[in-house]
Amino acid sequence: MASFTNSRAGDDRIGSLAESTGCPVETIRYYERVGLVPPPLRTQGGHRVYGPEHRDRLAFILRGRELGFSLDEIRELIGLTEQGDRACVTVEAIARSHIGSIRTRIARLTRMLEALERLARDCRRGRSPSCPILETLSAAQDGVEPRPKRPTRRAN
Amino acid sequence: MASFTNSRAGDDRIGSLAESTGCPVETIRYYERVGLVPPPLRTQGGHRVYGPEHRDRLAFILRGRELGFSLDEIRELIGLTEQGDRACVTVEAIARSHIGSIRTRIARLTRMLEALERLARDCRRGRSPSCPILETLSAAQDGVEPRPKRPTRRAN
DNA sequence: CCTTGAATCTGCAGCCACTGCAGATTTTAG
DNA sequence: CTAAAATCTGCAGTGGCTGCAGATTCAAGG
Repeated sequence: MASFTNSRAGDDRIGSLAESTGCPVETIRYYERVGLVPPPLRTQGGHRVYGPEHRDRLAFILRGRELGFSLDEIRELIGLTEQGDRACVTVEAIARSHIGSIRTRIARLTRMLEALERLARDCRRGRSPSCPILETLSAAQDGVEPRPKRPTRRAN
Repeated sequence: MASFTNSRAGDDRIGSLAESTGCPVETIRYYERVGLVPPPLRTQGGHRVYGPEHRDRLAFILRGRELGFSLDEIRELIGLTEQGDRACVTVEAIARSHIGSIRTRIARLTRMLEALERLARDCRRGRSPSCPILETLSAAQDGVEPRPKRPTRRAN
């Protein structure tokens, strides 16, 4: 039940903000530390008191995370919201580049998945004399093709 | 050209091992530090000298990583190879659980991708008065459903 | 033999996005 | 007023590397 307190209505302690947004308390504090959520007011004892603006900001961050944006990308998006809305082009650029990286990750995972499923199927059939998975991992094939000077790094 | 040295043939310094396997030098040392690659012999000056057994072990690890196994899983798989091959069932269990987690990750990424593509499409069409991506992120929907006591954590 | 430059050594800090803990303090319910 | 719950700060740890500084060693050329 909403009881009356001496704070304004809609103000939250960190616990209730956490509960209602689904974001852990520690993470909220972390977002404040890294400058994504502005520092809220405090009680005399030092407890944080959040207003609607904080709640909105946190929600923004969480939705961004759900879409897979990094905290840096989210920071950038926040910046754009704050400086007028003609930045749609920039936003789209960020989104498109993010889409690209998601596609890459999916492709990579799909390759892994296919390889593993093949191996697991062979396991099940018992076609191999010993374990085909270990065989594959131990197989003395030629090494991977040598790495280029600038090592190609890929996100897993 | 293979020139003769006073080391046994097939022995490698860390640099040539790195080049031929495609695994960065620092990563090889890291694998040694965490106990995945056994400590090699050393020259009098302290430089590492690798034999074929190290090369094989490293290759095993790299193939495992290509299949997306964690270093802990790889450690476990190494343990299994070392204690006879009747462990195929265990191997399959590890692989299957890994397959599950890959499927989950793909599903999650696919959801993100679809949502983002929809938004980016709207951007392009210019259907919205302001930027639909920022709109979505800022939208004052109801909060996420409250988190359960034991917070559901998901790998991104 | 000596010099030079490349390779390697150790140790430690940083990356991302949190997560968890200890120990102190504040708030709230009864 | 007390006891329990919530919150505070600060710091360390996660995984899997990656990068740097500064010292040392190695291999080739003169």
